[in-house]
Amino acid sequence: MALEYAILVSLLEQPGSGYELARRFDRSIGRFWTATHQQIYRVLGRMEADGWLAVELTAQSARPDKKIYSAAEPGRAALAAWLREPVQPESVRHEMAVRIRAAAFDDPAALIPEVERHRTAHAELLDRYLAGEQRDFPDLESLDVQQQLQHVVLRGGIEYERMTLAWLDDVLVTLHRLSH
Amino acid sequence: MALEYAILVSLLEQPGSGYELARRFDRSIGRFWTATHQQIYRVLGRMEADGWLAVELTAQSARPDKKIYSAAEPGRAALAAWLREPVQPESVRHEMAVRIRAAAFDDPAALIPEVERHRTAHAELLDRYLAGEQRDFPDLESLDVQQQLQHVVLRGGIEYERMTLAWLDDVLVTLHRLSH
DNA sequence: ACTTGCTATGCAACTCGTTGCATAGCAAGC
DNA sequence: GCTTGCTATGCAACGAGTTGCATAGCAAGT
Repeated sequence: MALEYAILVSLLEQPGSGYELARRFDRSIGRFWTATHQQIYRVLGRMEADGWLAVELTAQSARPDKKIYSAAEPGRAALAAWLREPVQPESVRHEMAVRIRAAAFDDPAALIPEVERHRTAHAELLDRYLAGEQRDFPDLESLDVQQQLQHVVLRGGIEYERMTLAWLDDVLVTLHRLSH
Repeated sequence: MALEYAILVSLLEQPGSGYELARRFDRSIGRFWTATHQQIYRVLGRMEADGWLAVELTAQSARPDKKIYSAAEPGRAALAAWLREPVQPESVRHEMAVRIRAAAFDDPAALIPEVERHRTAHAELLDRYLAGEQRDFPDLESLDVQQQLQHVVLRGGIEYERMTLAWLDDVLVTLHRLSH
């Protein structure tokens, strides 16, 4: 399971509460790892019990206490050990690919609106990546180690979106051709 | 859940037993949807109970009976209905991206062997895709609807692997630079 | 002779992940 | 005044997916 490690990375980059982590997983981290707030709270509890995290309670007027988590030494050690483990092959789940093959047994044209909506979503994501790159990495000559690694991951996201957009155009051409 | 629909597509393309389906999910279908034989048997049982599948029992000497499944009309109708549902945003899990950002808090050079192994695996997958394309689609001018849709999905897989290889090269250059 | 591997299905136990709901006050818009 | 939305955490129930094991004979390699 890699959610623990995704959380550790996020807390090493910047300590925060469960709620803040959940928002990060909806934004930057969510680009390569998604999780609901439920899962995050549960895993945070387990990691705290295992001594991977340090917690600082912040009392707030008229609100539940805010628990600010940060990575403790055993957590950092666990992360270093994980980095040396072999990467297991990703388990692929490409719903759009299943739908395209499914279209052969229905009307291929019926799929076009969904593919177009999908394309729009990916185009918007690419725009957000490019805007984020401008904002977070304005001067590529003066990046520290952490930023350089963040940037190479972001470049991967950008190339993935470009590739996906080109493929979805290919899919749309194919579907239109089949609808004569 | 899309495993039902991935199974339906596979059975519409070619009826088969649970065991055969499991092997297909390790090969061609596995390129965009993975599942263990356990999950396949369980979901097949549910689909059969729901009347989505037709079953033909084949007695075999000295082996358990082979159950040959094929898609029944209610299954086909369910697939058509699913095709018209909105695609929900994919839940992304890119372990390598988490590892790369994690490397900032450890030794970036320690990650290089794993990235190289990962790169080799993707290069082999690309080779298999290209060989499969030659084998299954030798004459691109004479493909029926089903083959054209299978081919556009395969083209997506090929482009994904090419993009991934280029990105992993970028990652390796970055990691080597950080290890001076 | 012995092990390994393939065909073929399935149970049991577990972990991972999602969905629905609950609390609770504050701020902003209508 | 009323709804909507945000901050902040969490329980309970469910569904998805994995891991380990079991059966059982046949074929092929060592």
